[in-house]
Amino acid sequence: MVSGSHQSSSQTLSDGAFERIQTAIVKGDIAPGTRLSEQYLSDTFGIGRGPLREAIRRLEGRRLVVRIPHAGVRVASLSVAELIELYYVREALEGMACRLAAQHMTEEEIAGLRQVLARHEQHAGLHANESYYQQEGELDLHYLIIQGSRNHMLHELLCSDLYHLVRMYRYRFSTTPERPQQAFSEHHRIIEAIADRDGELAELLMRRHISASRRNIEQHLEKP
Amino acid sequence: MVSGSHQSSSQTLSDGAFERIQTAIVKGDIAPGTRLSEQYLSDTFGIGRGPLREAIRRLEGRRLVVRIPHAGVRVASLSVAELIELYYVREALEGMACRLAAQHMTEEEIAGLRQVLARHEQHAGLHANESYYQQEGELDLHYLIIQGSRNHMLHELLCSDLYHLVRMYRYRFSTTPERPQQAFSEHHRIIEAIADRDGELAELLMRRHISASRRNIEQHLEKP
DNA sequence: GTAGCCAACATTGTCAACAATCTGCCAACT
DNA sequence: AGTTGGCAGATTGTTGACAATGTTGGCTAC
Repeated sequence: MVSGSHQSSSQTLSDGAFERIQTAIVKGDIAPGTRLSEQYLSDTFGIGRGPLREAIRRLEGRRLVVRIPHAGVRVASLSVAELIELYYVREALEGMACRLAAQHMTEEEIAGLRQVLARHEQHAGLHANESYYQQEGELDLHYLIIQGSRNHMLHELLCSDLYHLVRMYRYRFSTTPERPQQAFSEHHRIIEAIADRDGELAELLMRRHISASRRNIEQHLEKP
Repeated sequence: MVSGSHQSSSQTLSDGAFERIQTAIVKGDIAPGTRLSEQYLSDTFGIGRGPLREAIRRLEGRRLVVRIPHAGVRVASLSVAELIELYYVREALEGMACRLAAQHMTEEEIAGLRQVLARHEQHAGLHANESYYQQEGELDLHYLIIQGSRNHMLHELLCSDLYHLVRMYRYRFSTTPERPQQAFSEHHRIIEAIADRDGELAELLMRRHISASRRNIEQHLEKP
């Protein structure tokens, strides 16, 4: 459980605990399904159970943890069916983000997109079969595009509410072939569409891209 | 979505308070921007401040209320810019829901869709200029389609996380012309596309429908 | 007359103790 | 032998009191 430097002094104890636990869940330091003990956490953070419970309630509202009354809370975990559902949601939302990004991104931001893709390509050349960098770069790229949409609600939904779910599954699919070549050319075409300010095409390509990822997962999940 | 009787005995006090406050916010009984006093609420519900604060923290996680440390919480409210953003999100999400609904809805469900539209048309004939029924029927129809998508995550996002925001703005736009004729034919065509199992067309039509609503709001907002 | 400060008040944040509920284990019964 | 009942132990739910922080009103000084 990485602690990190949280300026817990600036806000309330509850807020500090909320952020620490949230990042721990999102970064994968706490595995999905793990039970969270109030006593342990309050001792660890050195705060009373009151603020800690409030932090957990906030996480509950965010659906990062699931509570069973009188029996404790567990870190939320996705079933395979829910993962597939998530991909449909991402397809819709990121497609829209891509369309808006083509309208609103500055030339500098688009240059940044190209940089990430190039750096990403280098990495893949060096670490041929390591899908980790691939997926990190993947997230970076998507993140930049979402930011470029200039739509805070989209940003919140995707980056704060949904993406941690994707991350949660990262390690489980570290072995699945991530079809890097295809992904590269797909990313490349998406960026070009954005650079051409062709929102319609950018959306179409992004949706195809995510849809292909979904089908890839579905395939490698039915067989074994 | 019927409120129903709150069997506050079955769950914890905090859960009961959470549900009561949540429905009050969603149904509009508490106006956006209202400050929520812990003392008042705990007295009203007859529970201690502890459980009440936990309920509020859950609402905070759901973003239904906004907290300013040491200064209290207020019911969240949307700026006009955020309302517009919301319509882009709805366009993406409900478009996808419509596509999936065309694949998954049963013939009975589609018949139900047609029924709602017919009943809806009658109402509009009787109450010519009352937009209330219009919008209620609107929500019913959209709700059925979302349900027909068979995607729980979509359902959660739209019905639990996003739609209360739409409702919050309902009363403010009660005077705006809601272009009922257009909406009728749009709904009609959407339902026919679903009946034809043409997901692509159904998505396109739904997106146009929501996009038109957005532009309608944008227009009537810039002028006065 | 207005700006800035200070004190009293009200509200929120935190803690520690108490009550209610679940879990795991052992014994007794069918 | 397997299952059911109940008894510790631990964990969660709730409460009330106390501390810390905003807020409000009035006062003084410029």
